[in-house]
Amino acid sequence: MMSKNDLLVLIDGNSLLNRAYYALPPLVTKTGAHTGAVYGFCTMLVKALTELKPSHLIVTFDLAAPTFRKQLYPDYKAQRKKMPDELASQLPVLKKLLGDMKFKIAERESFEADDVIGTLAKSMGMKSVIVTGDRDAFQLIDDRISVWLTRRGVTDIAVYGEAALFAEYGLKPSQIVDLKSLMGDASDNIPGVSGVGEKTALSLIQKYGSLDGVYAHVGEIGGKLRERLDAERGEAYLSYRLATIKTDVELGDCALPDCSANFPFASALRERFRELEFSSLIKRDALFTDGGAPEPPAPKKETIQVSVTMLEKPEELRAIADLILNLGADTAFWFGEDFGFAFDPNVEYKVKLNYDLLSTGLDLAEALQILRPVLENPDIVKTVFCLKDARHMLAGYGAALENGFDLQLAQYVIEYGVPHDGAEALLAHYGETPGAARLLRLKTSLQNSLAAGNFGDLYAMELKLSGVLFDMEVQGFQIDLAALDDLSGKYLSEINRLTEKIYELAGQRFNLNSPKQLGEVLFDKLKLTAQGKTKSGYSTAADVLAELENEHPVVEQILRYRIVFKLYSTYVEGLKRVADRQGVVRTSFKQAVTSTGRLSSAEPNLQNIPVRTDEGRELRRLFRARPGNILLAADYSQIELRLLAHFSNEPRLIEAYRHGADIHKETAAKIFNVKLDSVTVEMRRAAKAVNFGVIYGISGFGLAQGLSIGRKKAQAYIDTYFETYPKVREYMDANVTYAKKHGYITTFTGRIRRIPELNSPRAAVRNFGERAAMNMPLQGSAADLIKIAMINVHKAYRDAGLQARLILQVHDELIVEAPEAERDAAAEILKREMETAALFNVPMTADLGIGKTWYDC
DNA sequence: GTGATCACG
DNA sequence: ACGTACGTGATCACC
Repeated sequence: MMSKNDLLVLIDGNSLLNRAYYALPPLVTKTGAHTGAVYGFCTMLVKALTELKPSHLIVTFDLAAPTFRKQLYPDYKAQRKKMPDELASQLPVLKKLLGDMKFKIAERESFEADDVIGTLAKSMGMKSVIVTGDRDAFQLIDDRISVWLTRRGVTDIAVYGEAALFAEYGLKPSQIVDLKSLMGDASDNIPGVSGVGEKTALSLIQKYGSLDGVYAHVGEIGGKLRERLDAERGEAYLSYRLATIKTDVELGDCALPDCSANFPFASALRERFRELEFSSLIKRDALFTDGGAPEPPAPKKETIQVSVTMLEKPEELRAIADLILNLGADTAFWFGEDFGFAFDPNVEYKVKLNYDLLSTGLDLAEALQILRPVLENPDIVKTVFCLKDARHMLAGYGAALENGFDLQLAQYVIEYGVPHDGAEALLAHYGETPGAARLLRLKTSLQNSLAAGNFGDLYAMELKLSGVLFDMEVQGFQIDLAALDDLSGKYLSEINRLTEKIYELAGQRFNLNSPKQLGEVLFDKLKLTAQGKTKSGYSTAADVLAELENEHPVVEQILRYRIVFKLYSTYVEGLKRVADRQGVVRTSFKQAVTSTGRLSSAEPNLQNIPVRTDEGRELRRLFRARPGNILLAADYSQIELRLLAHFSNEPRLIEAYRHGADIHKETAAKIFNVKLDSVTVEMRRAAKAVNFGVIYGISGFGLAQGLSIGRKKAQAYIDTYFETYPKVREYMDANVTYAKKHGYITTFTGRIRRIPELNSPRAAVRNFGERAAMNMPLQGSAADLIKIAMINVHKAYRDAGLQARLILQVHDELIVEAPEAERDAAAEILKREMETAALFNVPMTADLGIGKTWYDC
């Protein structure tokens, strides 16, 4: 009879050993034996044992004999390289060690570890977790079976169940095979259909449900894609067979009683670890049955019992929702692998969702409808990992979320650098297992940290901003799709022309996008003067090539090719991919990514649209106000230099800004020791570079690089600069001293960045830490200032009853879309709120532009 | 997945 | 002596 807590863990031995080998530096014992992969494997094994507490565990391996897939398709895994000797030598060591641990090893001639795992998972009838680094295993997921996928390193894992899989790919587990049959798999040499990658395959399977579905509707597909699908139908169906994991392998010798997870380990295992020099594992007494030296009776952490209740019927869910409403209790919501929630730290509710309409359980839409009174009640705190994402998800089901607590943001203001890409990763950082009850506990602990570090106000600011960013993302930015298509054709024909010309000039055809091949052509074949810079060979960066323009006519063409190709691939084609049918692009603002407090923008990144060259800037004509509207763009003038003036209290800088002087010109006059009206354009340019350099934590080398001048000369500029503005040097030194003493540095809102690099034994790393300590208060305070301005602009527009809306932030610039009639009111508010977001010793001037397109602004 | 390159502030 | 400007994200080639 199986008890409720029985859990089978199935480990893909080859996959994990491989991951461990490449993730870790090559560890070698005193006797010269390589052990890195085995050590990494053990770390992952122990993690699975301690976190999942399985009752049973089986490790599977591939056997060398040819598999049935090889018979089906002789090229299968043909391109895979032989295992390196340092890794191959560790396989028998690992198998012996697993034997000593008394774990069952399952392997079967002519099948791969995947097939053995698939058969075991499906046939044992137990709740199972598959631990692997291979996404193929996703096809095995069902309501009993989940997958632990190792990501980078040996401790970073992601948990996938049906819900998480659906959330990431929009696919059911069985559709993973259909996906692979089209996109193929380079590492296994599964052919797929040529020209079809993940994106195309996903959209096809999402649309037609399966490979059969795609071919049933192949008539609806046009163009090149259709041709390839027709031509390679055989390959697709072959790929389907190759990618399908077997679940009916004959495994006579795998009775459950032989497969117990014998953990903690027998104390005798210490001796084996000692031979392998796994000292950090030996020290972990909890891993061994004897508990090591006299066990301190009180474990550091209380063991938490969380009972999990599955809700399968609408009535059940409704009853709990009512209970929450009556209690008015804080509640944590989990939108990950499962959909669950908790309002008691020891009790977790999971909602069983049906994804294929045939299985039992609730529809997500139905479940959210039942929970709406809770989600939208402003008196009940809802803890989630990322409020903005949760609100986007809920909005798709017509639900809102009021009064949220955002764990990601709380963690971010407390300490940058903790995993921020999901609730699982955050919990794992604190040694916790996934689940909504743990989120509830985490909230309490983060609230304590917020109070302890005085981060409450900063957190409140980020939380408000999260709401502003949500609205900005919903609003989106209109782009002109027709004009985008015109540009696409224009760039493409120039690319083709340049490609032919370059082949002709170089005397051979090669891949122009490959720095490696380009380097070989330029420096080996054409014998141009190499500057042999990068790890992987010659540098072909633009500044290097620019020096060679006189050596060969091909160089000029290549530089031109790079510019056009970048515009074409990243901007024109990139934007086409992410725009919706109406031509609206919605960036995703990342609020917990940067070390300084800045935002970042992704999918698409709208913070790096070209502006520095005339040709690139043309792209901004495509970004336009919707009909009847105009765009307003306001950017802070030299915000970081003004903050430097304020923080350093340097009288000359403060005076200059208060009188509206040209700061670069002033600096030039001082550095070059000339009168103000004798400053040339070239002198001003150099002074501007010095001013920027100061913000970055200047060095003679860096400035020399930026200005293309000698190091001596650059250093002289810097020396004169600091003589002229002595308080700037004092301020920079004070920042470094403060950061060394406290381990962190702050902005004016109390945002901190820890700088552990300052304690590094390596000078290069320490120097980096010093530059970061000098730069962060400036870059970070600028980020804080514009965040406050965004919140205030957003509120001021609503209070004034305007329809004007923020749509974009580019670090020191805000873009607003407003009805034409609101032009003056919206502009006045924008400029005023930016300039008065906080008070400093110098004015924070913002310059305003207005137009139909971003370019016109 | 990582490195090279290049777009932005 | 040693390696350098600060902070990001997208695309491509290649392992």
